[in-house]
Amino acid sequence: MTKYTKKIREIVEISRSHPTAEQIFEELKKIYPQVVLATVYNNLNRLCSDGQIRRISSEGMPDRYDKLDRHDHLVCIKCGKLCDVCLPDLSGMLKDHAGSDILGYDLKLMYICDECKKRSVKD
Amino acid sequence: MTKYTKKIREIVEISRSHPTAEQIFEELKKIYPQVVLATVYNNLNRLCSDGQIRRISSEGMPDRYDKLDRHDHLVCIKCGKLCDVCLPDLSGMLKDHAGSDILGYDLKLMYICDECKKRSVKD
DNA sequence: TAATATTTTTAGAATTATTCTAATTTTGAG
DNA sequence: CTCAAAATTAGAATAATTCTAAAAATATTA
Repeated sequence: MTKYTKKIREIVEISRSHPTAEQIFEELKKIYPQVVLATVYNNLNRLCSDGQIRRISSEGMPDRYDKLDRHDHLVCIKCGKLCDVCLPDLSGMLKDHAGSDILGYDLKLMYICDECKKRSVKD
Repeated sequence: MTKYTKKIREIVEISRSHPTAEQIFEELKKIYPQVVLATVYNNLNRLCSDGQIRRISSEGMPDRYDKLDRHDHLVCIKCGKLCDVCLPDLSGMLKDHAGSDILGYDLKLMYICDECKKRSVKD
């Protein structure tokens, strides 16, 4: 594991904000100013396929990266904002219904975030 | 609702295959050969924000479009293939846990499809 | 029906996110 | 230290989608 890989993992682990590749790149540049965006993508892809981090893709925006620990997401249908939410683990239930070869799941709950609620009142 | 809008909705409704914008475009061209891809995107965006169809985005591939009726998806983690799966409606349960302002949810179950299973045995 | 306003479509350029390529550098094993 | 393998770099390439401005179609109103 190279210094870049290590630091990128760290950034993803520590961040509560589901950063995009671009944001991780900005963060990484603070420490290694010569680093290049392709390196970030390379590492993110590697970390994802090694199962060390998790990729969250939501419509209309660049992919985001997240730590592995099991949790779900709230997605604002207006602005796309993403928050963590902790719901009970559904794996057992899902395996009962869909078969035991389910490897995991990705659950997004749609809502309208406070800012967007306020904004829509004004309009 | 224009002829394009109507036909695009129809294609999405009828198709069991979660078509991409490109695939919808190909289909539409069979009937209206002069139509342009941007029109398809315009209409898909409009239909989505009117809540008439549903957009499914999964990582590494173009967005797909789907009918509205409640169902969930199986996603092959190797090749990205998408299938429908019918699981019980979790809305009630999710609202209990996350609050009543949940507007809906999107649930993807990860698995490895038969072709990919076969392929990985060969390798 | 004619005139006007609104919406949709078109063509193609532009943008954005991401991947690819090939050369170079770094790392790790022996 | 030496060599092979893996990672990084720079920048071009690609793919998906959006944007822009003009033209066409559709709806509204006089």
